[in-house]
Amino acid sequence: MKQALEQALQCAVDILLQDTPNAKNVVVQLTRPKMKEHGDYAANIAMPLAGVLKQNPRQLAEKILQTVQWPEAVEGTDIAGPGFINIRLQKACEAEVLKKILLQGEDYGRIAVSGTADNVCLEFVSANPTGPMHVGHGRGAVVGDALGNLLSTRGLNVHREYYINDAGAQIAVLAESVWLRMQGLQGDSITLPESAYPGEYIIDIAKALLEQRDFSDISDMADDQRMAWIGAQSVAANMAMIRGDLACMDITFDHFFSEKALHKSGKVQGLIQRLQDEGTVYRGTLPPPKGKAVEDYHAVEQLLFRTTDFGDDVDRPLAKQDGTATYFAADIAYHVDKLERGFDRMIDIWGADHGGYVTRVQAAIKALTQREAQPDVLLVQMVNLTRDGKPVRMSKRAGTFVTLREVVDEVGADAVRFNFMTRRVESQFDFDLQEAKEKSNENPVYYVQYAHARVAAILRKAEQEGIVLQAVDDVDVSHLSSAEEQTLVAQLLAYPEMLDVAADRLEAYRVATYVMKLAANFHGFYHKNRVVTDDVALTQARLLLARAVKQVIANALAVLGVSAPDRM
RNA sequence: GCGCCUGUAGCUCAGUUGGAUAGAGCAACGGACUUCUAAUCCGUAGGCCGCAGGUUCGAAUCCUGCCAGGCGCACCA
Repeated sequence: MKQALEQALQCAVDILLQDTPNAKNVVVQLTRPKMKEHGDYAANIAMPLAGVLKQNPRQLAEKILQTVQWPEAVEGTDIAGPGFINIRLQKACEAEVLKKILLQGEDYGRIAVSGTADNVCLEFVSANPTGPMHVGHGRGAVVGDALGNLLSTRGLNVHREYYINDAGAQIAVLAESVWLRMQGLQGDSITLPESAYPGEYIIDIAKALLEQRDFSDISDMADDQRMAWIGAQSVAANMAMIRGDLACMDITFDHFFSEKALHKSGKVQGLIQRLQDEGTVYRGTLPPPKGKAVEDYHAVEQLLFRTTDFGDDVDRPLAKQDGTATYFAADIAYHVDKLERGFDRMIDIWGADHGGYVTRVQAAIKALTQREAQPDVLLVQMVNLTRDGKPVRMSKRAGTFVTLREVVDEVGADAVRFNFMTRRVESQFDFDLQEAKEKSNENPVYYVQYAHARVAAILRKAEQEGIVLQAVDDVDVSHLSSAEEQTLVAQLLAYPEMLDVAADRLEAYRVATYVMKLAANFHGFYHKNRVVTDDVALTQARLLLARAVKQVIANALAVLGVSAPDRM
C-alpha cells in the first residue's frame, strides 16, 4: 500500500518537474504521522519541491493533488501545516487486515525464504572458552538471536555461528590454571599466579579430568603434550558450560567454528602467503602506542598489513615476534572462509571492548575483495551490573563476575531477554540485580505478556458464554469504528513495515518498542470497550480484533524469543 | 593525546534515519475492581533534548567546536 501511494505521488511530482530539466531528483517518501488527525500517511514532498521550484509549498501540494491518481483505497487527502499532504485510507479496507492476520497466523509479517534469498552468516556471542558467560555476553546473545529471528522472518537465509577462540595464549593460561588445581587436589601446596583463572569452575574441571585419568599418567606426560591435552579438555568443558548457559536462554547455533581448526587447516598461513604474493604486506615497525604506559615498549620489526589503504589508522601486524600468526590474521582468514563458504553477507555482533577492531577487519576484507564486501559489525555496549545502585565489579580474573545463568535464574529468561531488547545496542545500560528482581512485576515484559493473556481470557469467556466464532470472512469489520479500534487496526497493519525497517537497519529492538506500544493500546481499548456483549455482530468484530492483536503480539514476541502465555 | 559509542522528565529509556504540540515505564500525587484477569486503566505534575555556534522553509536528529561518561589504542584474544 505504502509503495502504491508513493508511486502515485511520484508520477504527479515528475509531471510537475517536466518543465524544469535541471531539477534534481526529488524522491517521494511517505511517513506515518504521529497523530491520527494527520491521516494514515503523510508526504512532505511539497517542501523540498518548494526549494527546487521556488514556489509556495502549499500551492505546490495543491498542484500535486490535482494531477495525482490515487489507488482506490484512498478515501481523502488534506493539505496541512506548512505543506504536508495527509492521506486517509478507507477504514473498511484497513480492517480487512484483521482477516489476513488470522488466516496467515504465525506467518503474518513473515516472508518465505526463496531460492534466491541472501545467505547471511550471523556471528555472535563468541565468548572465550575460558569460563562461563557473564551478563555482557548475554546481551550479545539475546541481540544476536533476535536479529537472526528477525532476518529469517524477512526471508533471509540465516546461519548462526559461534567463533571459538580456542587457540593462543589464553588457552595456555587456562590449561596451566587447571593443571595447578589438579596438583592442588592431589594435596600439593600451590600458589596461583596473578595471571591464572581463579574461578571455582576451574576446580570442577580439574576434578573431572582426574576422574578421567590417573594423576600419575597425566604427570608423566611430556609438558607440551600434557598442556595440549588439558587445554583441549578444558575448552571442551567450558564450551559445554557455555552451551548450557545459552540453552537456559533457548539460544542455539548452526555451527561452532574453531579457531584452532582454522590454524590447523593451514588457511591462516595460506592467507598470509596470499597477502605477501599480492604485495599488501611488508616488514616494518609500528610507532609506540599512545596514551598508555609504554615503558615495556621496544621497537620490533613485524609483518604488517597495509590496512591504512582501506581506511585504517595504522597498519596492523599479522605475525608476532615469534613468527606465529596474530589473532587478527586468524580473524581475517575466518572471514575469508565465510565468503568462500558462499555467504552473501556477514554480520558480526561484538562487545564494545572490540570497538577498536572494527575498522581493521573491515579494511582487511575490503582489501581482499576489491572493496566489494565487508562485514556489518554491531557493537553491543557494556552492561553495567549494579546491585542496589552500586557497581558490581566484574572480572574473570578476579572471579568476582556474576554469571549469566545466575541472573537468568534470579530474574527469568523472558524478563532478561525483553530487558536487553528494549534498548538500542549502542546504549550502554545499567542492569540492577536487586531492581530487576524486586520490580519483576513492573517489568515491561509482563505488561506485554499480560495483554496476550488477557485476549486469551476473553476468548475463554466467549467460549463459556457459548459464543461460536464466526468464519473469519463472514465477520463484518465495519463495526470497529471507535478511535481505539482504528488505532489498533492501523498498528496491526504497520507490523510488516516495522519489521522491514528493523531488518534493514539491523535494529531488532524496534520489535520490542512496537509490541509494547501495541500492548498499551490494547489495554486502553480493553478498559473502554467490552468485547463480549449482547450485540452479536459487534462482539464478533471485536473478537476478531482481539484475536488479531493476540496473534501479532505472539509473532513479535517470537521474534524476540520471548514466550506468549495464555494465562498469568 | 587519538579513535569509536553515549548525553532527552528525579531514574531507566524511546523518538520510523530533517517534519507538525518531544513520548513511554519506574518514582510522586489524585481517581477507577459485584463486569472478559487491577501484572490493568484514566488524570495531575515533571523538559534551555549536555553547552555554544552553523546549515534551511523546518534541527533532539546533519556539520564544527567545547564539556561530561563508557570502551579501546604494538608484540593478548
